[in-house]
Amino acid sequence: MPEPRGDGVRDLVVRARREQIVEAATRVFAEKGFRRATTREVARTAGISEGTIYNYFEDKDAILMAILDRLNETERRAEDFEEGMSTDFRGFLEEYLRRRMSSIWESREVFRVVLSEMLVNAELRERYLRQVVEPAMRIAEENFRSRMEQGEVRQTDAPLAMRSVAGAVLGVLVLGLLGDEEIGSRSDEVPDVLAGLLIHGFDVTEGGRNE
Amino acid sequence: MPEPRGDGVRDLVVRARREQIVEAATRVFAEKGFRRATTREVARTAGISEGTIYNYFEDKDAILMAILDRLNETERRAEDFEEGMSTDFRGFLEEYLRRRMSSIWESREVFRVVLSEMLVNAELRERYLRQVVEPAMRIAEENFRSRMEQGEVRQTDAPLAMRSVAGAVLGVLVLGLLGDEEIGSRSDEVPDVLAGLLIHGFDVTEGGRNE
Amino acid sequence: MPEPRGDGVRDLVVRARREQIVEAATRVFAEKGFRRATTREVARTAGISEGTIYNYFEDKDAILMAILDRLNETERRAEDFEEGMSTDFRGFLEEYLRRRMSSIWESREVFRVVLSEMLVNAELRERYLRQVVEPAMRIAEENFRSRMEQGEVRQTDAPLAMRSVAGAVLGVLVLGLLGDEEIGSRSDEVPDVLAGLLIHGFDVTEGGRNE
Amino acid sequence: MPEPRGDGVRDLVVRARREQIVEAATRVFAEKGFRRATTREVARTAGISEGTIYNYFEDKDAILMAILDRLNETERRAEDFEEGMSTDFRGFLEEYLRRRMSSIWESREVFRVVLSEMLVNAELRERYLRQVVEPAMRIAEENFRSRMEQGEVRQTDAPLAMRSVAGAVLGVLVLGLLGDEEIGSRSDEVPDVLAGLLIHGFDVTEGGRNE
DNA sequence: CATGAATGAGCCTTCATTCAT
DNA sequence: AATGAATGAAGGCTCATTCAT
Repeated sequence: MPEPRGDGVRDLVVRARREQIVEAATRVFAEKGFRRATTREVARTAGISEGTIYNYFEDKDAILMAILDRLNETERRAEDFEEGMSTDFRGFLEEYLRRRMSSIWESREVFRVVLSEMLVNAELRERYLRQVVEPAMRIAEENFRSRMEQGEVRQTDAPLAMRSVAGAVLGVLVLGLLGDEEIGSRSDEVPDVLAGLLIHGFDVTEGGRNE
Repeated sequence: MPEPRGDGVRDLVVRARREQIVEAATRVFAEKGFRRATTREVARTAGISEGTIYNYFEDKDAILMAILDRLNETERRAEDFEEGMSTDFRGFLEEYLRRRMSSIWESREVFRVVLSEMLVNAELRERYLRQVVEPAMRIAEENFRSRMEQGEVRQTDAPLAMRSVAGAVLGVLVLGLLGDEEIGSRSDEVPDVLAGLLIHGFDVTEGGRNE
Repeated sequence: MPEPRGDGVRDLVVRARREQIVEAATRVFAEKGFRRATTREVARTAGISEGTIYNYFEDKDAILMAILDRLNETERRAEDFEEGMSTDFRGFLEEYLRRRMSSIWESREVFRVVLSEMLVNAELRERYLRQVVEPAMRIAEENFRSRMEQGEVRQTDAPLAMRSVAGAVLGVLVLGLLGDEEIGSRSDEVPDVLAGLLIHGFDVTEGGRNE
Repeated sequence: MPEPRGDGVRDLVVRARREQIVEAATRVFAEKGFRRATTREVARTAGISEGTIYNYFEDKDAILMAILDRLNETERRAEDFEEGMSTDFRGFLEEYLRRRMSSIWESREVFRVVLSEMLVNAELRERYLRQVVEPAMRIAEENFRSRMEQGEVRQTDAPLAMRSVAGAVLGVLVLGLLGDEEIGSRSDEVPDVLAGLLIHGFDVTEGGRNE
């Protein structure tokens, strides 16, 4: 449904330019951190001039927001997958951990910057919380509660259990970002070990014999 | 023959001043982030002049390091507890999670600053990794391996399992720092839920019947 | 095919700006001394903003180096003259002193700044020594030695004699810079008096009769 | 004639303290240059506290003035010697150059700082000019004029000739301060070469045969 | 008088942002 | 719409000077 007047084309160009800037900013921020990175270097990396950035973004912070939004899209898309997934909890969890962790790990350097900034920037934090964390938690809780009712999983405090899982994912990744070599070098094994732990726990029980 | 102004007194004064500055810096850094925060505001918050800061710290980075060291002390003190602990794994884990999480949660604002900066500052990261993470991991692995040998816990990949636990602790706290209200308002319940999860897992097994 | 804004034009603009800054810096440094002078005042004197300075110079030191280089150019240009000069020693010396002294005296304020800082800044000193003093001395010695061999001048210690001449030139100029009014008001007569002295000395001899 | 009340003693103590500070400042300034040197280091070198300096000197500049005055005293005392000296001009000049140059060369590091600062500090410059240069020039001119009248030296422009001699002395020393190795390593030979040059000049004349 | 911790003005430098071209 | 030179508000840090002890 192409609009009359070249607005459609313009929009496309604008979106492309924004993408180009966000792309460059992502690289630069990842390497230097948000505060240490300069708009000059973002411009140089994007192959444009400094002034041009300000034709597409209000200010430097807005670029970071755009990066966050882009990250959010990725994450939301990932979640879409999960919904239509195997009804077997164990398979579901394994798949979820694998997808989610590898997805974040791949863009870990962006994640590093965004997380770092989020921790000390209330606006960014709020945005992430409302756009990503809370919706994801709601869906997860709902999903989990129905499984509890069906006796598929043990009875627990659903909200905190969900936080525990999300936290475990997040935390292991953060450990990796902090330089833990074990995680860094064996990142593809991590989801399965974590899944095993979350399914069976540490306890010596008969539940473990099938593993 | 006590000195007219014993070095002891001076030392005390110096330590008090440093503490005062670290205290103020923690507050300011937590609110604005390390790089956004200004020495001027740290000084104002501490109720001293900007120049005075530099009588007690080499530079702004050194204040951050002092904050990190303070955190390390807290963490090391927490670790002392672990050593002489119950030989029962479940009790041990519960106790460990409770102590560790509440300890960090209490100084969560310091933790927020340090983590934020660590993610993006290689030197700080290295320091934390070598001084805190790695020693803790080594002790934990050793402890855990001996329990595995004694059949007290399930056989798993010890290094990654330890990272999973540490990650879960870390990640839940980070979620809290990001503003998750569930964790924020029920922080004292979190360790037990997490412990339960790590002991028994989600699975419906006979292992769960004793719970 | 001339470029839309040829690099040539840009280069010209850049050179003009640098010149403008060096010009202003010379004035300010001469009045206050290098370290007492502020970049703020240099900027104000140049009629630009402080930040602009740093678009053209690495730092404050680089401005001083540019001033030194400018002086060197002046001096090197002066040396060019010497080469194709009269073979008669007396004429040569007179011409040399006249040119050299008036050349330095004209840019005496630059010289004031550079000398002042050089006395106290080893790096600058080294640079000047290697780039200006030593090459000049070598040429002068060589020239002088061949004249000695040809019996054109008295036998003396060539290296120290050259230093004496160079020193005399330098010293008289420094006296002028220190405010000596005689030198200040009769600067054009100085070279000839000095030349006469260096040719004939103070002694009452027959050598003086041809004067 | 000791005064009643301990004022005499006090004066002595005060003078000693001032001397102690000037001594230390001389060392520190010589090493770092006036602006680069800090009062803290002067105090430490003098073995006193920073505050004490301000009981004896108005400010940092005043210390430099005191150094200059001390240098002037030395120079004036040296000049006293000259007056009652051999009436033979050649001997007089040789003696003068030797004394004057070695005297300055010995305290060359102070001289370096004072000269450096004088070049860009009008007050200091004025002081030196009035207290040292001008009186010395007047005496020298007078002395020289009478010798000219007696036919002992060639007729020349007395004021500029005196400036030439003073300049030669000053300039050779400055060349040495700038790092010229020839002067640095043969500083004791310099006065005689310079004297020879000033007496006989470069010309090949019979005047040179007696040398 | 001596001390030295505290001060705060002011320095050099950076960098996000603007705007004339 | 693109440019990039110019801007100027801060920022971290230094250091001469003061003053309570």
